[in-house]
Amino acid sequence: MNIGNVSEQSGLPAKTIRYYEDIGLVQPSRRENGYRDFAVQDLHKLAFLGRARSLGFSIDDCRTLLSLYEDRERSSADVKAIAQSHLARVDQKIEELQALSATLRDLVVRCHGDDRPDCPIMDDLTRSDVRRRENIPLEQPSEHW
Amino acid sequence: MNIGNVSEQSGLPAKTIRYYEDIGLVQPSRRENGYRDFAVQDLHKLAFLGRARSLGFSIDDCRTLLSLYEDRERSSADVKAIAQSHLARVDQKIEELQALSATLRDLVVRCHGDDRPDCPIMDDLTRSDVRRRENIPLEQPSEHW
DNA sequence: TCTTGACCTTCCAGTAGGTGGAAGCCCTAT
DNA sequence: ATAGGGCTTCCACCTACTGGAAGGTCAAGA
Repeated sequence: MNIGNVSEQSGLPAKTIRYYEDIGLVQPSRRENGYRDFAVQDLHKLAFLGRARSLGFSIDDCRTLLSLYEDRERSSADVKAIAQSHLARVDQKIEELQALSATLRDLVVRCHGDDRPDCPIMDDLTRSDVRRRENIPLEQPSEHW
Repeated sequence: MNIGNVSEQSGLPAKTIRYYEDIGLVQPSRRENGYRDFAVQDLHKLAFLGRARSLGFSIDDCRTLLSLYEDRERSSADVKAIAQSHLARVDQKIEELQALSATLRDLVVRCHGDDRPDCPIMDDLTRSDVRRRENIPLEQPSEHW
């Protein structure tokens, strides 16, 4: 099966599939002309990866999940542990963002938003004390997770 | 003022401050020995940046906010617009993560997590239909935002 | 048979926002 | 004189891809 076909059937862009081969998640064989030749198992793996990624599992999680996927002797506890820890991270992130949202909403509501320069948002960003900052998570919201 | 001093007072790592100079957010002068020499205004700017970043504003937003910060004729409407659009993105992200959390929680709850291999989480990831996938956001949760 | 166009290949660079580390000045204290 | 800490630049790395260039391959149509 050519990459275009696999891409269509798995829903993953061809670029992504090549990238997954690069990082060792799939190992398609090659034809004489150099084209990748995907087996049905590869297609299944890629579809699995697509679903795991869409659930927000990291590539590293996916690597482990994939090995569990292929392990008929696996214990469901191993799978559950990964999902649970991922869920915890997601919930943590939600909490952080909710705190952020509350702060932002408060600032936005208090800003009249007209032609005058005085602005509670700016006041907050300019303020040198730490009152507001105690309510927000310590980590940078822009971090990778 | 040397970078170590500014770092301590602004709470930003020296590396980050150099990076911010790199991308043009601050322009400290240089001493004869090549050391950066920060003015008090630079310190204020960096502290401002630190607070804006901790509220999750993008560097691009920060650039605009910084110019508004320095503009005594600014209209608060401009500031409010940026904050509002950021808030909308945060709230959007929260919704996505909440949908994700619900799905994950459901899977985790249904997985007994013992030594046996049968596992609803794996079943879900392996399933080729699209029932579950209709409930999750279209974008990849791993995207930068 | 030639050409066109779709499909495939590799490789390099860029995304956001930094962080880690190496190699090498500079400055001060002992 | 030397040890140390602070400063400098530069390059690589992180996540998970994505875009694009340059070029090989293949099947269909003129």
